[in-house]
Amino acid sequence: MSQAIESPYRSHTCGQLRATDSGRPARLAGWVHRRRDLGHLIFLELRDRYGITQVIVDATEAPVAHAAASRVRNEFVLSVAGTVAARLAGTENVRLATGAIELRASEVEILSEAKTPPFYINEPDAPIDEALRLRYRYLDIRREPMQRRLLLRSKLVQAIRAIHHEHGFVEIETPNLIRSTPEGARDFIVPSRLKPGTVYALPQSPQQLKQLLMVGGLDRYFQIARCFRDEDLRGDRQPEFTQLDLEMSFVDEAAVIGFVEELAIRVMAAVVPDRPLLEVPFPRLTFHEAIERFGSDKPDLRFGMELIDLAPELTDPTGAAVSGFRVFDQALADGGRVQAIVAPGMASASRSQIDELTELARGYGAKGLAWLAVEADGSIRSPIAKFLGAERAAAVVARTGAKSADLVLVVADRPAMAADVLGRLRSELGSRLGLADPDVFGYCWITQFPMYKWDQENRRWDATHNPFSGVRPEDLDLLTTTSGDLARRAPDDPAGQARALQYDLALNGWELGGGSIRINQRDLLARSFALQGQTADGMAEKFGAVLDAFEYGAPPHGGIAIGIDRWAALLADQTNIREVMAFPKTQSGSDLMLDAPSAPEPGQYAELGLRYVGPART
RNA sequence: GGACCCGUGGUGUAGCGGCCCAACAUGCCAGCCUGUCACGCUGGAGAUCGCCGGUUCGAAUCCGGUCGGGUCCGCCA
Repeated sequence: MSQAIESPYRSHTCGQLRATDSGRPARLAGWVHRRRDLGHLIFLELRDRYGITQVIVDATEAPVAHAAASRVRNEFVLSVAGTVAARLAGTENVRLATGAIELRASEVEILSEAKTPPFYINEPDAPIDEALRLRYRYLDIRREPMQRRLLLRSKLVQAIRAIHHEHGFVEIETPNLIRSTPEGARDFIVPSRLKPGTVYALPQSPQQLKQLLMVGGLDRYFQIARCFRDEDLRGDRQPEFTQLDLEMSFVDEAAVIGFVEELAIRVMAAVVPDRPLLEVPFPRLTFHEAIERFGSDKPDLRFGMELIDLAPELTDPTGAAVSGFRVFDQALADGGRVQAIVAPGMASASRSQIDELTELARGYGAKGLAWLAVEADGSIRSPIAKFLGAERAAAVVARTGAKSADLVLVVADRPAMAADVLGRLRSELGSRLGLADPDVFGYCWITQFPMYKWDQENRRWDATHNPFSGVRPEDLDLLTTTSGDLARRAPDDPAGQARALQYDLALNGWELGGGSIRINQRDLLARSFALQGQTADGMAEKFGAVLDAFEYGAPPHGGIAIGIDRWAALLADQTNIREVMAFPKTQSGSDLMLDAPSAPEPGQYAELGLRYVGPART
């Protein structure tokens, strides 16, 4: 415990007493971790979040206390008074921090009885059905692993706050009842009682509000902000989650990246001081480079297995595809790519194992998966060798750098698909083969994202990140269409080449966060919005406040948002953010403890002017 | 919206057509025990196998549906 707070129930915590305290009176409070009843002698292990201390209750020394201790069961809450005593020689417990002493009880007070819990609280490694843990989350939280993770998260947030305040950031809360904002995800909606027929939306992020704070002159803002998105859930996605949201004025991309990198490094030192960082300063990859080398915009840099372009071995000097394997030649002729990764040691994979990889690749959108296995004697086994010919097959393998016992996996497809499929395979195989050092944290920055991606259906350029993202100064001239008319957009417009002042922070293959330098000039914003197919009226409706604000002196500004849940999960070596959230929801969005969501009370609909017309509720 | 996996005493698992009104471990209850530390010993209670329907002489076991949980794809920054 840091600063002692006076308590009638305890003088010390259960993790505090040491041999040097021997002979002193003490009173402890906590839960009964375990009880060992030897008849006239009862041992109780008393637990609180600070540790465990053994209490000894002797029938001859303290008959009343002994009678009480006889009634005690696991998870009863006690306050025990007694004398700290060094344990008898040979009976010390080296596995407990307090194992050199025990509390010889003079008084055992039962503060609260407890039913037998639905799962083991005193065995941290016992497997428990997650639904059960969620239903009794308060008991799950009583378990050591959850306490450790929630403490880690608390430390993380504490370090983040301290570093921001040190740098003069202003911590500001933005509202949760706002107007629907046109971001990618579906909004959660809250009906308004005072204005029937209208709704608030819960924020997907405080994006517009923080930009308005910059116009408000606050200069450096941050918030540990709750965000809401009504989309399907995953292990790393909850309907409500927490972001570190920050924004700065009068900064460029380097300034934001520089600050956040310092933040991350210092957070690591504060929260996981013994864990190594892969590389400092964090590597910076352009989006193009990340896709080219790793097939991902959030690559795990802890292992290699980079994508290899096979085109040089499959084409003649004029660039014509001549591999002899129709699938490859066709892909190349159509402007696609043939790329490979090398799975080390997987040449001995069985046919069914390779079939399984093929299914995986198909699931990611590939048409198929070609492979070449390098046998122990260096010979090549491959279903496509007969098309390529021995010489070309050998050249392909040589280009990949595959050694004996390695398996070369090849995907031929349009460029984005080939990279994506191989990137996912790389990630999957990296984890199956245990290629990444689990102890290491590998941060990296991804920069120079494309400003837009083409939306064929609506014939417009959608912002890849955020409609306010700025363009790199050298690409300013590209914010146009081939026709010159921003209303007549086409997939080969120069706009498709424009790169944004946008940056993502990735950690061990997870996207931790992303941000950008925003456009603060109205004319440029209007231009970007026009490319995004937004009409003047539509702009005013969706972004009215920000557009108005920009008429009154908007400083250049930019920022970032970082997923706190993901960050905490990674630091706690978890792949599931539920493990670092006190009260998470299931994949179907229900809270098993509170039994939410639930049908409204009768009258609530009427008050809101609503009527339920959906299918019958179960 | 889709694919796959799981659902058996309180808990974790086994059983996968009749030998099962279901086994093991642990927990629980009772008794005994003065140095235990996952205390030990003795005895006991506890599940109609998520739910509904079907196939069969016979279903925990096979089939269909449904509910709940998870992983993934779509979706989502």
